Amino acid sequence: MQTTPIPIDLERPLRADARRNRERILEAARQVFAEQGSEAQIDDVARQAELGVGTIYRHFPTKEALLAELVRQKFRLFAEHAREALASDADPFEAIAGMLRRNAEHCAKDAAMQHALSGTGEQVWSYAQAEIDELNAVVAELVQRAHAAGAMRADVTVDDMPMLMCGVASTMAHTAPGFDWRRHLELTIEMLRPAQR
Amino acid sequence: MQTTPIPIDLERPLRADARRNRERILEAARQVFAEQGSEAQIDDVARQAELGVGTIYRHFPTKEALLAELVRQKFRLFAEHAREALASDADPFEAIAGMLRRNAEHCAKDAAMQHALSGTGEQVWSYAQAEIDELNAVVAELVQRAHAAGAMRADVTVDDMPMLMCGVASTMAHTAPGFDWRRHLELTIEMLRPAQR
Amino acid sequence: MQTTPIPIDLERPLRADARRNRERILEAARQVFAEQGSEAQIDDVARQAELGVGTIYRHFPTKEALLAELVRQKFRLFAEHAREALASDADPFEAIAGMLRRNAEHCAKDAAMQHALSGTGEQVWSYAQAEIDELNAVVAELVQRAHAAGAMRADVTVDDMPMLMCGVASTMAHTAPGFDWRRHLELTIEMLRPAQR
Amino acid sequence: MQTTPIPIDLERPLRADARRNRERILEAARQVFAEQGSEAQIDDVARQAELGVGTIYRHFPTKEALLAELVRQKFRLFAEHAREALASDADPFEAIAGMLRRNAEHCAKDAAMQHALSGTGEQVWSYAQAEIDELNAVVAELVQRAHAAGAMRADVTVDDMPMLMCGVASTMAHTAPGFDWRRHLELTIEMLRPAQR
DNA sequence: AATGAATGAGGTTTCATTCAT
DNA sequence: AATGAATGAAACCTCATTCAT
Repeated sequence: MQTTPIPIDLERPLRADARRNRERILEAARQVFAEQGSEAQIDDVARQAELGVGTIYRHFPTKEALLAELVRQKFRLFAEHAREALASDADPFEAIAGMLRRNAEHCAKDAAMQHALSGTGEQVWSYAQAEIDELNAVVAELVQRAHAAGAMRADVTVDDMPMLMCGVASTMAHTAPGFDWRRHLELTIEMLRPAQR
Repeated sequence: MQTTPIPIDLERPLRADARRNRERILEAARQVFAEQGSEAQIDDVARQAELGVGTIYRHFPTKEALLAELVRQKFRLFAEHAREALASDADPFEAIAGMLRRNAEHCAKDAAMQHALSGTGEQVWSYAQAEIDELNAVVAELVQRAHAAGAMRADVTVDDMPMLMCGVASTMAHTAPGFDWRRHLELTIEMLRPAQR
Repeated sequence: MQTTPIPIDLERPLRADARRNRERILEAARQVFAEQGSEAQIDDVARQAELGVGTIYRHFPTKEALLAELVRQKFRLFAEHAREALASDADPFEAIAGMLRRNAEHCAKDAAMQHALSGTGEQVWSYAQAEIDELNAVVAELVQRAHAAGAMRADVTVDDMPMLMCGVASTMAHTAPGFDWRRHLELTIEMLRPAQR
Repeated sequence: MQTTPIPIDLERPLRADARRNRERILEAARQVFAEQGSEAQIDDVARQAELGVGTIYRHFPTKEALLAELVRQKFRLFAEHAREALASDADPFEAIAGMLRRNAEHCAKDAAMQHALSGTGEQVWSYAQAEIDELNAVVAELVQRAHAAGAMRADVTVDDMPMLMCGVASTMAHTAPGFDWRRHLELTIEMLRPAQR
């Protein structure tokens, strides 16, 4: 069942062309923000989408809101992956690790969206609250299952996961020497393993 | 022994009043950036320092350079802490953990400087390269000592440290629910422990 | 037949209001620069045009570019005058003299545009290269005709004309006592007459 | 007999070191303005002179005044040349032509001082009024002599000379193709020849 | 007298957002 | 509904001039 998205726009059905434009905008935004970081200009997004700025503002009241929608979609996808992990019959720990890897891989493609995430994106998060809750709910089950199987460090909770993953994302945003997000992720996963007797 | 700072300004001795103003500027910058993030305006820094904008530009050719100096000082301090850790006779692992805690604590006071770090601060880093190298050199010794004592995960290297700590710093920059940098730090320290037999 | 303007702006058709504003900007710029010299501020131009600064920057990427367009228009007009002189059936020398007087008269109305011309306007000229070439082409015909008729000093060439006229323009820009551009112009015209046998 | 310079500074005798500094400043100003045009900064002049800005302001109340003094010196030199022309026993017309060539040659070395002259230098002129008067007085004699000998166009007056020469100077300031101040000067000298019967 | 640090009004330009077409 | 021109509040930075040392 679809959660009610909270802010931007009552999910009333859009006319076909409007829906198409909305997609174009989001796709363009993904590209442009990925290339130029979250400081890219709305005009650039418009140009990429081959639409007028006005059209963007019809769909998203604010640049912030556009960014937020991108984040929301990301979380929706993450929740999807989490659900698949829950459905799979893999080892409980590996289910989690696999999901984290898939999600991180997705983030990495969108590196500059990470700029938005792993930094100033303050309020952007609250826009996506519903999706985050949804994601957390599923992850909670995954964690619980792993704990029950003794397959995960006992003192780690669901709430730690977003924080840890944002840390990994922040590594993606850096180009400093020695920064390698895959390594950061693997170290993180190792840490999640149960402390041996 | 003082490290030779590399870039911005040949460390020619400044007139007494100039030196005092330089300090005021840095202090004001710390405050203002901490409050408003790295997007605060130079004018605000000037107002806070009770100096004209021109004075700031005399000391730092660019907003970027001002930020960079702040970062540089931070790294200098970190190196100091690392040296103290090396000098202490604590358990090799605890020496490292303690140093990380001290450094993190310092970062946290300067949260918005983290905005600079845990994000777009691209080139700011290169300004501080000398200090970073200095820091790394000391940390390398700490790590080596811990490895020798079998007190640290064998495959962790010095190069991992900045990456991991930036992750922690990114948590400081977030206000999302469940984000707690101290917890993030402790989990990160766990990552460094030797893999149990 | 209209010459193809080269630089600033692909002559794509502008929306009616945009075209109107473009005109307002140019008109305002003419006035303001005439009053205050080429150091007048863009803000003043905007105020005079009753438009926002941003609008000016949409039409002209730079103050320099705005100045340049003014110059370009001037040269276009000069070429027009030259063409009319060529078409007229006046005495070949008088055709030239008349054209010079018309052009000078026009410059004089725009005295501070002369500041731009008779001075630092370095690169502004290159923006208007196409128009200048056009002008020179027509003047070349006028000069050739006059030479053929023995009505003009033999060693004067087309290339001398801009230089001489800029000299006259520089007189317009001065307010020193004894400076009278009309007199400067007439002396110049006299000099162009054929050296008598 | 030395004319009393009017404005800047009562020509009270300066202490030896002060006089030396004054010279250094003027020399530095000549160089710097020649290189960078009259928009060079006072700080650059100071650096070139190896003096503090404050010292410059002790000698010249204003950037404008510094420029003005340079102009004044130039006119003093021109008057010198004019006096030499008067003293020479050359043909009356050639005496004038020769003087103009010498003066122009001097201007050309100081091209960017021409920016000051052949343009916005408005009030700079009045600072040098005394020297200009001095120059004009001598040139008046030269002209009178040439007129008496029928060697110069009858309707040309002393007052025309600065105007015409400024025109030539404006050519020096331009880099446009076809602009050649020596040619401009020769054509200008032609303007002065008596109208042929 | 000399110094050079400080000043701060003002200059150009950018860009999120509004609004006439 | 779509367009893109217009807006104008900032933002950053410069530089002639003043003034404490």
